[in-house]
Amino acid sequence: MDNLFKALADANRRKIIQLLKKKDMSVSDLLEHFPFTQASLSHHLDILKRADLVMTERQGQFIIYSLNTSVFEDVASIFLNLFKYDKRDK
Amino acid sequence: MDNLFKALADANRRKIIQLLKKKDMSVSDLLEHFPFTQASLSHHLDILKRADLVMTERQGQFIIYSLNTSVFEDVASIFLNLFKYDKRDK
DNA sequence: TTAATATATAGACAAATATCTATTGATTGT
DNA sequence: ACAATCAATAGATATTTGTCTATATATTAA
Repeated sequence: MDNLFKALADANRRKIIQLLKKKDMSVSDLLEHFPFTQASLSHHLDILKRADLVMTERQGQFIIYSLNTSVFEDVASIFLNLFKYDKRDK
Repeated sequence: MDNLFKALADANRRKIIQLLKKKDMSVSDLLEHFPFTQASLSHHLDILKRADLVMTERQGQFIIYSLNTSVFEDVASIFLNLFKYDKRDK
């Protein structure tokens, strides 16, 4: 839960999510979209993975990252709940 | 946008939001729910305010904090959009 | 006007985070 | 088996963040 929000707190990681929404990608594919090093990207991917936002699958030399869609549904409901708000009394 | 996610990255600030969902509160009211100092709370409130998540209104000596409900609707849609995901192809 | 209360701000400090370089581990192709 | 490529890890460093104490500002009450 805390992992989730921390993971989303970084703009680069949110961009990774946007990229993975379009298609699954390897680390080197993703790297082309960022100015930092492969080690840094690996670190960001690790954080997304610990938050359960992404999954990995090896394909030969490559590790293919994809969104963890089942968790995405949970995430959507977490946010909806956080921001659900009845303008009662006031 | 970045302010929003950064604001939500801290568990104490998320708790402040939950408290304000129940009722509007002054700083000293809120302070009773946390172990840290008034200065620290003020800092968290400032971050929530910069993220446009809360509003303030003075009532005598007190500053009453409340959720910025109009922005909350935007926030909900931001999250829905971020996590909207059609399991196309795959 | 002075004292008390409520909140914000300034400045210091420690912990967490993002980044880098260098290296390691895993897989493939020759 | 060896070299090349892809990704993860280790360790160092700089920046950001959360917290504190001390102080300033605003309002109310006496």
